[in-house]
Amino acid sequence: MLNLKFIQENPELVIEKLKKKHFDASVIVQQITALSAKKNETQACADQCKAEMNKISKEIGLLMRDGKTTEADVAKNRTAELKENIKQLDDSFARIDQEIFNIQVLLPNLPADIVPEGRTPEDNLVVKRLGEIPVLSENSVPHWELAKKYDIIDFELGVKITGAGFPVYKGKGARIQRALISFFLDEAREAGFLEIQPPLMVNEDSGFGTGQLPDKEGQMYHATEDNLYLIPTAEVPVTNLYRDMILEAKDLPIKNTAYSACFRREAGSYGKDVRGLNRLHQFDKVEIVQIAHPDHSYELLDEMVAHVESLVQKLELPYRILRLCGGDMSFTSALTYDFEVFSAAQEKWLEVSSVSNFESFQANRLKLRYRDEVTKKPVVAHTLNGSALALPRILAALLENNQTPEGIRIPKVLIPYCGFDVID
RNA sequence: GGAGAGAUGGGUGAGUGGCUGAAACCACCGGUUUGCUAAACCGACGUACGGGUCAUUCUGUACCGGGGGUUCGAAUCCCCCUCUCUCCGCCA
Repeated sequence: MLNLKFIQENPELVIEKLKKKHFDASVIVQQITALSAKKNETQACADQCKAEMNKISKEIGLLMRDGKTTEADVAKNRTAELKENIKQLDDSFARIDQEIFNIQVLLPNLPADIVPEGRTPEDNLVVKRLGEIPVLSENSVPHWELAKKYDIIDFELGVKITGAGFPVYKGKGARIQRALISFFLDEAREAGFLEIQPPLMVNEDSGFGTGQLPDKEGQMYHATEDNLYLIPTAEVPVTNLYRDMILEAKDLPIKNTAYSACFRREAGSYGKDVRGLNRLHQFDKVEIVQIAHPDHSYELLDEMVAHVESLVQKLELPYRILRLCGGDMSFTSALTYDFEVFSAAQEKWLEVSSVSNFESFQANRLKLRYRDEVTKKPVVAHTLNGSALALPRILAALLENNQTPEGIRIPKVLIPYCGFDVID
């Protein structure tokens, strides 16, 4: 959510910057400006009435104490009209406030200046591409066939016990999952992130704080009986740890990492893009989250990108880093880098990580602030997060790219975690 | 699932209708003292929104879990909701 004062003071800037996201903000900004003026006016009137009311009430108290009941009664009569005014002003204030909020949350975050122009994924800027794309033998196959061949992932069994998109990992398949999680967490810890093990379900307030609610309600599984939501990413519980907080400037940046299962309803997707591990309702991910001082958030974003890059490098996967264009960015992000690894058997790039700076967009909702060391005033912090990494597509690429007639080779860095060096 | 208790500022915790935005203590911050640390003493110490000087300041309003009500006036009384804790039951 953009800051209201900022919109009021910089209406043209907001409209101009959102053009890059192909969002026409002119009407909303105009409405907000008009409503805000009305809101301030209403508040000024209401406050004045209330001040008068408070004054009279105090006088009545004094009169009553002195036993001057008749004078007190006279004073009481004066309050009736005031009371009615206050009620009306408060009502219209609340109504305007709600109206502003309702349209304020429709505005996406402003893209950073270096965000490329563009509409579609094709317009994303490839900022780096590294690693050899392996040349596979004639009879190489996509990962869902490998999964079956070596009996390490059973999609049908998942369908039986739960439904499509809930795979069952077996034997070395289960062990490599566990290995990847441990590897990612260890790497994050060594990079300075504090490991968190968060709840997998969150309440409504948390869903609101990170922006899943109220709009994207359909993307989360909802346990209606208890009104709890299954988390779509560890970002939700971890970022919400700091909701409604005023942190000390010296405690920034806060760096957290968490492994969690992630649950996504992702209704309406179909086709070969969702085959196998490409898109799931439940998957595993290690997330990294930072709460940052605004002056440093972009340096920290670069650090996070470097961290994710080191992971894909250690896994020996060919990868590329994209700076997302305005049209392909998420609603909440100011700058996003996507990581894609090349899946040799499917012959396409698979997104495995998305690293973003949200600036103060999330923190505004979360009421997440820090105390400025000079002014001693609370200032909204910046939040960042990234996948480091999401497992399924990494696993898909590992299986496909490392397949040989003798079996699937495990990257060196994972062998100590797996306890085996080949899947055969 | 059953029964009871509770929700106050960063923390502990007082406060049953008016001088309480809130005692006291602790923590944090500034200062004095001190060879340093500690101790002691003094002071400051919530957030949000609005108004004026728009730089330091000044000022109004709201907020004691959330919502509604009673009253001239509510942290305090009434109603509803949410959450937490304790005991019992069940259970990894």
